Amino acid sequence: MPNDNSTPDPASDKMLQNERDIRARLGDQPFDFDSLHVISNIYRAAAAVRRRAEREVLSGYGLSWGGFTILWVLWVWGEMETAQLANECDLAKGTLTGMVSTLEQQGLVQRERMQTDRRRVTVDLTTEGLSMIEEVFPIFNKFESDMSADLSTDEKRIAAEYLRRIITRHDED
Amino acid sequence: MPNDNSTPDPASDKMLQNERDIRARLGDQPFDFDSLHVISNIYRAAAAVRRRAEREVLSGYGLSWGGFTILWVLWVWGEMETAQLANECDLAKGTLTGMVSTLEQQGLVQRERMQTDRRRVTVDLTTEGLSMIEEVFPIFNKFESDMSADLSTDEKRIAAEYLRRIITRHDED
DNA sequence: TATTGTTATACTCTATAACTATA
DNA sequence: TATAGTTATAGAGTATAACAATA
Repeated sequence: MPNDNSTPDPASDKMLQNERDIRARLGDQPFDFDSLHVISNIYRAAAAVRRRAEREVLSGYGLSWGGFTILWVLWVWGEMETAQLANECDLAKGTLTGMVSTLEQQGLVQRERMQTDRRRVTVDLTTEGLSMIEEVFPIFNKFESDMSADLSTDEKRIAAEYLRRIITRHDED
Repeated sequence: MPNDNSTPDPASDKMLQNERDIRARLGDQPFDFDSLHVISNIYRAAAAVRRRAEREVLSGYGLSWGGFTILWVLWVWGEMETAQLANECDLAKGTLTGMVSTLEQQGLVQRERMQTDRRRVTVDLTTEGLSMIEEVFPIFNKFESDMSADLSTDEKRIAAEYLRRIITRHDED
């Protein structure tokens, strides 16, 4: 879908200089600038979130982003098989093996081979892992509140819904 | 800000199973679920975007995500000093050095030492680099349209604006 | 033979710090 | 001395493919 030049952008007065520059440079070409801006802002926002989270929250607990995600997923969904855990954490299967090993050495999770099918392995929080996520998550959640503090509750819900459509679209392909 | 339980979530019927599970497991605790969902959906959407872009668009041209970003920035803003380019591409300064060297070997960009201050280096597209970005960007932009095809033009603009507030918040801190 | 988790390799990217050459 | 870019190191993460054990 090419850019809809007939409709003025209601947010143009707040548009980042960045976005104005792009229109100034390429606005005469038939690109889809609305899609461009939403996709690139998703990426920039995610990079900012992760960078700040690692620096301000996770590094103090010796956790990587992925390590934190694993603890969080096990906390919410409970004991889980490796393949399912990798999928839920959005991590490659080889990456997960290494990160679970690290968390295991830190005493935060434990592996267990399944009796019904001894190829499979389940991962679960240890008591220490439970304490860790119970301590870290409230701080992480405050950080999430802070990052999104310039949005109202309704705006957060709308943003979450729009993003969900992009995520879901990806999942369908 | 704790979760506002008094306001029903209008999108709850479309809520991803993921998000329902979180509320089912932790909904009795005073967490800020609206912030949680918007932040985690930003991250998931960004991961999906990057993964699909690398697989479906960039790998066919031998470009990494960062390499593509450098070409794009130089295309829009023109010749640029290294420090400014790193900032604009959201890349660490050491990372940029290596990636510019790779692009230089591919013949897509060229470095030039400034006469006024011989410590500084500018980077610019070569003729081949210009051809490359002119060929790849339209395809990348179609990919962006596809990723966001489940949003209307107005919804894309709203989403871009909300994300801008999160990015800007980050920049202010 | 197919599948699960693991391991290995090569690559992208980050953060930090040391280094060089200029200024 | 300070600054700009480079280089080096350690780590997080990806993709791909090979591998062992089990089914």
